[in-house]
Amino acid sequence: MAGTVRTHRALDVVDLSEGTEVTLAGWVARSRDMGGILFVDLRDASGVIQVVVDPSELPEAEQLRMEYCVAVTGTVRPRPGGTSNPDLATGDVEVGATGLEVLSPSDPLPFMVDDRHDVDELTRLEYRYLDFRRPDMAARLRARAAATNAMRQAMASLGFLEIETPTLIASTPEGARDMLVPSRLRQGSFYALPQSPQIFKQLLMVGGVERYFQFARCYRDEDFRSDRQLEFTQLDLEGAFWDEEDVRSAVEASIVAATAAVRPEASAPGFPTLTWREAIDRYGTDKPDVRFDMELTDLSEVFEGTEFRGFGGALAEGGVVKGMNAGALGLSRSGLDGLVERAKELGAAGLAWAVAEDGGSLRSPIAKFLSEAEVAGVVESLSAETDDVLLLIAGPWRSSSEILGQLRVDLGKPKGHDELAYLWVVDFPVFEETDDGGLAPAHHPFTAPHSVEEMRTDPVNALSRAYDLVLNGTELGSGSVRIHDPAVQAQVFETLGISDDEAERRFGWFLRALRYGTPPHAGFAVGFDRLMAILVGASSIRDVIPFPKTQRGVDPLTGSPSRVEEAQLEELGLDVRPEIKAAWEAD
RNA sequence: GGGGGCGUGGUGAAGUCUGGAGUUCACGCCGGCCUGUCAAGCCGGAGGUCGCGGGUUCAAAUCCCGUCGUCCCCGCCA
Repeated sequence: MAGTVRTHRALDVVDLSEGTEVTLAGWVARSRDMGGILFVDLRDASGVIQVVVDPSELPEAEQLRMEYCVAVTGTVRPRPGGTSNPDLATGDVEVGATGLEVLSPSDPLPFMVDDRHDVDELTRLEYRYLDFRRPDMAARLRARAAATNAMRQAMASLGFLEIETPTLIASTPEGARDMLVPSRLRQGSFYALPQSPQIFKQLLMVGGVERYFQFARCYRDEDFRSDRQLEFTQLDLEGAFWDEEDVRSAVEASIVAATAAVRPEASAPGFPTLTWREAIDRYGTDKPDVRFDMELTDLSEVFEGTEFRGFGGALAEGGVVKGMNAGALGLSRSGLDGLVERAKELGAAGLAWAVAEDGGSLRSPIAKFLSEAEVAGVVESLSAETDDVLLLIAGPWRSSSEILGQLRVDLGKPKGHDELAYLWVVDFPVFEETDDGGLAPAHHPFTAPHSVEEMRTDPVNALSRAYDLVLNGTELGSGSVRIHDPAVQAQVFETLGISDDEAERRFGWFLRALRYGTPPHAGFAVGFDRLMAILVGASSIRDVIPFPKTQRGVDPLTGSPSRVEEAQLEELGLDVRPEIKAAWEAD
């Protein structure tokens, strides 16, 4: 790493023999002026080394301030007895300075460049370049690069070709809102930024690539969350002549590589599999956090023929009674009622709580409605021990399970990310029920169903060959076996309610491509930012995205998005609506 | 679109509930002292439109209304 400006990096000094002349360059992390001797902690990308200055020889050292960028010439020497610093990788050595050059001074800092002080995130983003100098963020940048590398190597060693796809593409109305880019050469027309490279990677399969991958930047113009940004990165992959099992093993290889690169101390992860139905049934979500148990139990049999109308009514309508043992939470009456409120917020008609007492009885607002056998059945089914809080809900299978599942996460989710629990969820339904009771496709229309026939005759129960990867309760990515037969694709469009005309107009070119000997193919996309956030223990993907945006879509550092010159708009054949301009004037 | 938290010298926090002088703590900044520190220490100093606007009040960082910013959640994310 030697260069013309410096001969060594800070960390290299450890391996040099006493008396070696070095020139180092970096930033002043700290300087401690003792009067007759002055210590400078010099930081570069490799680490920190202590430089010792005699101010009578180098008086300019007294002018050094935090984060000045400096070059130091000096001699390597062991630290005098008793002055080693075990907290520093270079703590046994130091550099006695013979020369000092300020390469660039620093203004007083807007915040401390260390991990000891919490700093408001907006300020960090405004000065992101200083944020990168903090050890946490520097480590996250390195971790991200290490993971990218590891995954790239894993894919390459499996014979995948890294191929780029365009970022200026045609808009499609499905899915998320598109980010649009106006065309100058064809005024009034717009490119869209890709929500994923989906169609292009399928075209690569038609093109005989057989194994494709890419770190793809994707864009979805929807509201922000701690795990969602307008632009984000996916490890996107697709292969031909393979199926779901092969896809999963390739994804696992890349995930194992990334995990090993970022979390070398973690044991190699396993990848258990649940069907979608099992996941909802046992965990009340299609992205279960399996780091903890607290599974849901079906109590419908216990309440068969119950006198309690709250439960009996639900069962009579084909619903279920489900329960969960939340353990000894030690909640007060108002705390327990708070859970009921929370359940109602989540859309439950009601929630019953019960606290197990000595002798197998239950303390609960509904206890008086339950028979002895029902109480015993609940206690037994939920393995309730004294003081355990039991939550019971009755209603349709899916929504009841999901409400309990949300409470399960509220009450049981472990803090921190030390444990890594990966999980496949397979056999998603083709359709999801909408609020008004209709059916809407759960995936993009190129996803292969297990059976087109079933899609037609029993759409509610039809399963698709789609699968998700879950980590610690976060959806890391999804994939599917694609449709490669144009006839099947046409049938699926029809079943999804896309007419022949519409399909031809919007996807005609794609359907044509499928008619030229398309191989069976399948693929996946890993949400790389989410993976990194969990691997490094960050609570938001903003901490692993170098230059993220705030919830309002603003970059506080550069000020994007920004207004543009009238002339730029004219070239594009655009104008800003008068009421928007009027609002600008009012500013 | 909806619900909630937060906004106080450059930074982070306390003060707000229960109105009474811009008060306090830590870091940073400026000046001074100091030859083995490493979150150095000691002494002194500067630095504020309590996000913004309006209202209530003798009096507002504090109460009320609005607004902006930020974060979390619901909706949204095929």
